[in-house]
Amino acid sequence: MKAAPRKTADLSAQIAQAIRDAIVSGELIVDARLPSEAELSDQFQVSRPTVREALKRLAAQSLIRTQRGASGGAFVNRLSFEDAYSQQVTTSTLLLSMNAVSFDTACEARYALERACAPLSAQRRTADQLATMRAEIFRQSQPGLTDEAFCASDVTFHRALVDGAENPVLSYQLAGAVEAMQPLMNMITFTARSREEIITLHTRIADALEAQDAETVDSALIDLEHYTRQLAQDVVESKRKPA
Amino acid sequence: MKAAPRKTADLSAQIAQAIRDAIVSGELIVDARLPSEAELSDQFQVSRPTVREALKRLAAQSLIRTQRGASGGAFVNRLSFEDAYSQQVTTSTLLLSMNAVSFDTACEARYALERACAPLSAQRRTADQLATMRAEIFRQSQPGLTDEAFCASDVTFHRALVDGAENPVLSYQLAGAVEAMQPLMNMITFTARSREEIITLHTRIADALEAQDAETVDSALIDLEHYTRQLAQDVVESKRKPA
DNA sequence: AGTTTTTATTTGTCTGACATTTAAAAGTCT
DNA sequence: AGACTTTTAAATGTCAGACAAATAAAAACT
Repeated sequence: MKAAPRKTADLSAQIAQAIRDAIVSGELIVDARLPSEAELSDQFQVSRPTVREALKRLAAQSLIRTQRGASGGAFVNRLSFEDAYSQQVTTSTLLLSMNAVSFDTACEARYALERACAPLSAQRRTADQLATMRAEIFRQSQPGLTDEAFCASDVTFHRALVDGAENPVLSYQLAGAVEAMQPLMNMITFTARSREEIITLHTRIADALEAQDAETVDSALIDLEHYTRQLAQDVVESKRKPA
Repeated sequence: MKAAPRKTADLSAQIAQAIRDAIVSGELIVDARLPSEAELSDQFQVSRPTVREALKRLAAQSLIRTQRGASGGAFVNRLSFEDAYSQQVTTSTLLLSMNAVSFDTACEARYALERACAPLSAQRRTADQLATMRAEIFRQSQPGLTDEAFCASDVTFHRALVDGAENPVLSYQLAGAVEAMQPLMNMITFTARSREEIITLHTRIADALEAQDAETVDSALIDLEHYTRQLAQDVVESKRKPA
């Protein structure tokens, strides 16, 4: 019978895992309809609230969707890149904020990954993506822009760079790395001078991408990484020695 | 407090979002205790089962943990890298299997990201990580190894390479890209000849990492990517023209 | 003081019910 | 027959109340 269950987890967690396994293994395919809550209660020998808790767990991961009414029920959801993006961003953001990840570590990861996209972006970037980048550079040059808006624009710029690789898997993986940095970047106060420097580098990147010059993009990204880390360093030091 | 009902979503989803926002915004910090289910029912003016469904949604994302008994309750969870890994892997795997992502696209993303780690790994890899890689290479050379076991060993090898960068953020981001490839790799039948080729390249990578020779690691990874894509290509063609 | 017992609190689960949504079946009129 | 309306059945969403089980703190008892 029950051969020593390692950890007596909640029933709802067990059931959720069983269904999750069925989905991952392909036993339940996309758009397949799960048995009704009443049927699942029977199958798993638990009450309907317990089944519902299990289903909500899966819904939270976008693995299923539910529909009311006759011929309604729970259906295996096609996990979209969009859904995965937002989960990835939420998870990455919390991961950084909760684990005291240093600015340098996060920054290193982000730029390493971004540089991985650069050669592909140089090859494939569309006119649309270039236009987005130019628009963001322009926005960044507007005086009176708050630091937060500047950071948000920075994220949009870099996402356009990443999307330029025209590889949805890369875009998905990078979404977390790029967006999760934003809260960390928001700690920095950008002077007019430092904004100017960043805009110069952004322009260099956009120009190089337009010219399909992968090497210049790479070197500009390296410079940008160093400059960003320097800025963060200055913030730390100015806090230690408040002028 | 009272979140305006944006769109007619489930109450449990609304409540989950409200709490999630409180966590992400820092209003609820790590290890903070949420109000009891009864209190939440009062605050949100819903029944306890509905509150519970909301909490299970959050538990599914590892945002909270629950404890029974007096002075128990739901606590904000410190999202660990480990938790995030496994979620990342599950999501990435499903994303690839459900969206008809081509082998080439996934492969390109994976090797682009892995190459981003290579220079850092060459600098920082520990003796332990090198040993892991050597051990996996040895395992891969064992005759009688199933294709699945070969792939699993391949994943372990590459994860050691990624971990060599000694950057937890990178390891986390890469976990999805590397592991999610495994089901796709499993479609390939590895001949003795192709295994030999892969092992040669793995050895080249391990040697170069030991010698801290980033450039050779990079070129070996490029070769490995090309070879892997060639193998996949052959599988496709042999299916079109069954011998 | 140290140990045991009690108690209160909180989550986990169950039963049963009603509300709401929705598609299909049944009915009605032209 | 065909188009429209009404009814019905099935399913999820929500609620109320209850009991079980775990657990820590308080109380009682050596």
